Amino acid sequence: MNNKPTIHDIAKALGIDSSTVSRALNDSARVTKATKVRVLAKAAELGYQRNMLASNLRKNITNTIGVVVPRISRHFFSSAIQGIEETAYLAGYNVIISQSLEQFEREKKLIEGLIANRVDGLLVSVSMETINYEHLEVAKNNNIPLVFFDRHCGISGYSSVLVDDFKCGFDATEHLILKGCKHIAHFSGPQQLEIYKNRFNGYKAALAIHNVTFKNEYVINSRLMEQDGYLSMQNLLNSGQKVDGIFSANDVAAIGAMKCIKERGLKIPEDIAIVGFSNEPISRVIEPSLTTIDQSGSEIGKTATELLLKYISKKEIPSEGQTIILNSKLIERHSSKK
Amino acid sequence: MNNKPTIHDIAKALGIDSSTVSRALNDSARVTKATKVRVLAKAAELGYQRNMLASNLRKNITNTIGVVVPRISRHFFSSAIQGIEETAYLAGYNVIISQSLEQFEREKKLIEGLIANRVDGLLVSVSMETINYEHLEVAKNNNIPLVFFDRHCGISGYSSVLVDDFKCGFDATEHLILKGCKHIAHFSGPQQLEIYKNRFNGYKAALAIHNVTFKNEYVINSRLMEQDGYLSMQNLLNSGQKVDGIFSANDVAAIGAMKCIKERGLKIPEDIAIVGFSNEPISRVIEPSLTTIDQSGSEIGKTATELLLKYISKKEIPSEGQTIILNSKLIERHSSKK
DNA sequence: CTGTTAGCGCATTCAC
DNA sequence: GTGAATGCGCTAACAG
Repeated sequence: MNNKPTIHDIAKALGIDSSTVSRALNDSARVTKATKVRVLAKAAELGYQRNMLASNLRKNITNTIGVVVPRISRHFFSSAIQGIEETAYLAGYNVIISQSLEQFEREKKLIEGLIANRVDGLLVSVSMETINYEHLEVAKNNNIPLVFFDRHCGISGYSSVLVDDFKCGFDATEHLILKGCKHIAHFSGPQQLEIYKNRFNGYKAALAIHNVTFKNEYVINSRLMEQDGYLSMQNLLNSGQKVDGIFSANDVAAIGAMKCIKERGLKIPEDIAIVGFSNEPISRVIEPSLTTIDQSGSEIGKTATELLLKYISKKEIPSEGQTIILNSKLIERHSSKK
Repeated sequence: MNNKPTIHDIAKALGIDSSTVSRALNDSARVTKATKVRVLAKAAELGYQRNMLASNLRKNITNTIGVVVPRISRHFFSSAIQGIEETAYLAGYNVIISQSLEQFEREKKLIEGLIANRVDGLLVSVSMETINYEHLEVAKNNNIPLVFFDRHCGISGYSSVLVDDFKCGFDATEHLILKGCKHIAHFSGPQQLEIYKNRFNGYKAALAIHNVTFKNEYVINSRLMEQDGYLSMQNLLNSGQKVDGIFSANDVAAIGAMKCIKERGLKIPEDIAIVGFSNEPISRVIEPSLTTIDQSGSEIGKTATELLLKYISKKEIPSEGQTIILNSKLIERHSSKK
């Protein structure tokens, strides 16, 4: 029961050599059809299953890609993983998932662990704490291809699959302006992450083009948790500043802000309009007062995986790194303002 | 660069045997402290990393657990995976994730694949199509412990971590009755899955206890996708039957139903009250008209993983199988009805 | 405490 | 087309 049959068992049973069995099982061209049939039949009879561990050790590959995300249960990431898993499955790859929980140290350990497990490639969305990149060098030194998705860091030599964050920020802000907002705050995240920097730049650009004054007090940096959004909104309202629009750099903070706004008896979007990034389950709810920037997680996951698999199969990592930027679109679900 | 150092390299460099190096690296008690230090130093110097593949082959373990869920991006499952990953990480295990997409054939292949990859244990939430269980026998024959979570199937000899579905169904239905509903429909799923059967039984029990007539026409079976909920609701309304309450066996179908109800200009919960299972992002939205049964995915994932790890470390699978039932609670967010 | 020997199961040389 | 030998990198058994 516990001693599974090996190629030797089936070789012995057939009176041939294990190497022939191995070749037959791998459908080698240099094995006669007749023996292939016999081998396959015997394998089925014995309930043989290839020991991937041994096979992988020999071939020095694992057919596995490692994924590191900040938090699996965040909708954006779970749908990205959905796309990753699906694409990997079709290509015959397994997917090992791990989450950094936004902690740099954990991210580092996870990546080292995945490399020690000899994953064939790495898909990474960095944590908010990540400001140095030596742990990524390990991948490079080990010749393991790595593709960033969504969150990357501004260093060269790596490939990334991203959405056009500048455009997102621009569109979101412009949307608010066209709706009549004149005092638009921006909830942003850690500025070492390109996505937040770019969304912020988009925000500024839209203000500039439409001749709306940029005010530093309207930009609030946080880790963009729900609680952060709530508190940011609260501080903003308590400060006595006029605010009639919010562009939140993520969805969760937008929810926190909504909660605060509603508690004050204010109306969305009549009193304060909001644009946040998409969180599909929320946008599915009828009558959300949230206009969203839609980024398809599974699309990003799929694209990133395809790129990674290309590197893996070519056995070469482009030293320059390439960047793929996917489109996003603004989805307005509530248009009563102005 | 590509030929990574092995224990032999560091053995050679130190003029000792590779087995001593191996022992030192594993912190064996039978190696002098001095040599341990030398080995560790040399290992660091050479940038040595243990080849887990080889180690695993030798030890015939993988430190990996395999997870099969219907769909990763469903919030319940992604939060379950969150709990699984976190618990596994703390115990030093990797997690391979795969999704059946509710397809039996795919589920079968996935489980076989995971077993071929020699996972140490399996965590499974079966697909809606799963009606025979031979693919699970494979795990048993290979002596690989398997724990069901959330969705199990009514066969004995397996362990499961579940919520009390009967109670959920009962509570949900009773809640509607107490709110004044007299014509309560139930959206249910495939009856070979225990969870749906039990929720249905809870529904019937609550009706019986409160002397509300059970009507077969009020029970609609589907795969509980959003579209199913929408169509079920539509058919119900078109049929001309009186309906003032819905107990949906999952969250997604409840959303579909809500959409349909609102399109007709009806109000929730004034005209038709709804109870569905919890989908955290939705329940977080302010003023949802949905009362939910809260099941903590990460709690279930954590508990299931702990149980599985216990089996793995004890190297024995209880032939009887044990079942852990977690509590759920009804969360009312809107109480204007009656 | 350390070295020797022997595989884990498979895939790949090289002969023939 | 097939068999014999070799080793992927590591660990375990047995000596000493």
